Amino acid sequence: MTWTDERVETLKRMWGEGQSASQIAKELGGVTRNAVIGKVHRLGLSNRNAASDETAAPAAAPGTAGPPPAPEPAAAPAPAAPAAPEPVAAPPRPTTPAPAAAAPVQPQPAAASPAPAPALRKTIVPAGQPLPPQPALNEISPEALASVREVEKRARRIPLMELTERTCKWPIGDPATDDFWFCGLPSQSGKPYCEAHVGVAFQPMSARRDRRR
DNA sequence: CCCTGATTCGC
DNA sequence: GCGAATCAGG
Repeated sequence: MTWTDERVETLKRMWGEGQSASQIAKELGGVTRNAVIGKVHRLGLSNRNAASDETAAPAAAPGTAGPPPAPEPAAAPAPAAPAAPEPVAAPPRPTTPAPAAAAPVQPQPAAASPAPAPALRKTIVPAGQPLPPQPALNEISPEALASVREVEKRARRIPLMELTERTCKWPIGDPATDDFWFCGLPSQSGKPYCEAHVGVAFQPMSARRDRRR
């Protein structure tokens, strides 16, 4: 495989988006993460920050120096879930033995309808009991819920067939429509979900009870 | 063990 | 320039 302009462009874009070298390699195909990393370095992109021009960097003279460069919020807010200080330590048995591998259409908190739907919102709600019982909103801690919604924006949005042993299998969207995919972020080793989703999927019974009232 | 990026160095 | 092997770390 060769680094065509197109492939390099994809590399730059994805690297800029904070995608990992392995994910980029997988996307490009035909290359390993090592190749991607090597290319990244040769391109001088190692610095995921150093956005636009490097000329505007220091400049400021001793006295005239304005306020320190505020940390850019957009870019990569770092992995850690800001709203989950105490990730419910040892999950004392999920309220329901997580569906695991297959196609867990179990949880799905308040999936769709977060932001102004893309106009073309499909409202196909088949008859019968389309959605399995799901935890009531008030049974999910506000922190965890906020965290999950935040994560969903960053989710890889992978289809069922791309789920692996270690990708988060948290379903997002309505299974009855095309507006459905899986989180896909790296899952916690041994668990079916990523950190944020583990936070809402596995909760101590006591916590649930307390919140439910 | 899974993963991450960084570096080296023969090709 | 390329990228496998390796290193260092989470």
